[in-house]
Amino acid sequence: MCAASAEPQPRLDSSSFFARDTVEVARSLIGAWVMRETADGVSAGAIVETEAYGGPEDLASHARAGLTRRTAPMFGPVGHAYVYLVYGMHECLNVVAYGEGRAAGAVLIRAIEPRHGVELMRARRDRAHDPDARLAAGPARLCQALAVDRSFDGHDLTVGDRLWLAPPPLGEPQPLDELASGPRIGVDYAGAGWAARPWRFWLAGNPAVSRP
DNA sequence: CGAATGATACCCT
DNA sequence: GGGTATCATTCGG
Repeated sequence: MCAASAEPQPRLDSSSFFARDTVEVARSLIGAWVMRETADGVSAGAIVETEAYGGPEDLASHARAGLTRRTAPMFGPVGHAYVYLVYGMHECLNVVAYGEGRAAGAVLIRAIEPRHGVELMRARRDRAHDPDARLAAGPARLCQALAVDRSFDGHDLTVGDRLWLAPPPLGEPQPLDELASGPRIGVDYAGAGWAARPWRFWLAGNPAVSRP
């Protein structure tokens, strides 16, 4: 066994990082890494786009349905994954955080900039001619590129097992200069009050963001 | 621009 | 139990 692989992997943890308001967590996750390890190796990237979902009273959030079989992970421990199917064919990855009153908040991870295992990600996407920056530019593309599916629904993202979230590497601090915010995507059905909230965060000008 | 594609929640019998 | 409207999207024409 090589010594390096026995070293503890850096991780974001549920007692401090995720136990905060979902909007703060969404903002703080920009620059953090999504790490994925399979038998084929490690693939990973830096988060460049997120969206905050507030809890049961947020009409844009699935949590508005209350505690159901589907939404159960959102009502569980912070730092765990909520993975769901949308439009009958695409998976989306969220991490649970505190919503209003510490209830059922979540952060949708919408895009990463591929940094490690890029060819693995390209092969999973089956898009030989896409630029690297577009391989995980969108919530469903991200899941496909990292081989994340609903089997990770409820998965603890703080443990470092197969799929986890890591702080930005040393020497690569959060690029907060370029942090932009605006309305969330595709949530008009929630009504103007909720749809207008600037709960989407992204790195301005970064080519890996889902929509420029 | 529009089709693809299926789980989910909700409102009925 | 069954019918159905509604999607936190992507890709190709």
